[in-house]
Amino acid sequence: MRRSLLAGPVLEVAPRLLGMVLRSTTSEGSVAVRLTEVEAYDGPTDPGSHAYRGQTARNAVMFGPAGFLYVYFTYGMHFCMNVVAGPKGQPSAVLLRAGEVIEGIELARLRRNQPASKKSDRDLARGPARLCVALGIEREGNGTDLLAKNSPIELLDGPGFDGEPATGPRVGLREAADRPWRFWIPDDPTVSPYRPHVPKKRA
DNA sequence: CTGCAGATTATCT
DNA sequence: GATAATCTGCAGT
Repeated sequence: MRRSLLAGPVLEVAPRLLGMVLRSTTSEGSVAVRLTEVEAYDGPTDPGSHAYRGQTARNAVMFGPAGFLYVYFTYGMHFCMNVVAGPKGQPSAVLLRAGEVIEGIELARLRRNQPASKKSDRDLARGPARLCVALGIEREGNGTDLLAKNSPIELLDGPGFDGEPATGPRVGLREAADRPWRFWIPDDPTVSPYRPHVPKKRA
């Protein structure tokens, strides 16, 4: 994977990531997934982006060069991860939403606390928070260079994906929910189900 | 399959 | 103080 492939406009970079491989290696072992679903976040112009209101401690990685990992914590219990795209200083990123585990499936099952079964294996990395759990990625992964030699989290040229990606609205956002910036591999069973934003009732 | 409630805390206003 | 780029379990179709 060349960094120049990630340094372009995020709406071009996002579909390009479909079929690429992300591998994470820890003391427990390695898990790799083939990416099947992503979403684009275009900082300066996108009210749905964490970078829309400027730089903060949390989103600082998005303001750096392409090819680094932006990990954030949300809903009080989940991690999600993005690949930083776009030219440096123009904050944009691609949320990695789902993948198919192609290596280290036993470790992924252990982390996700799921039994071995063809039915549940499909769910191992189906959704952004599940993807992070399967790969063992938490806040210390924030800022990792995915293209560095011997990086614990690496982005590799995978089988790729020929054909037209499916597109549609992003999942779970309140702001700018209408922009069709979610991309996925059509008919792939590991793609997550669509869920619209639901405001929380208060007591 | 769909829909809803509840969990739980870093982050921003 | 309110909210969130979510997940799980449970009930119903």
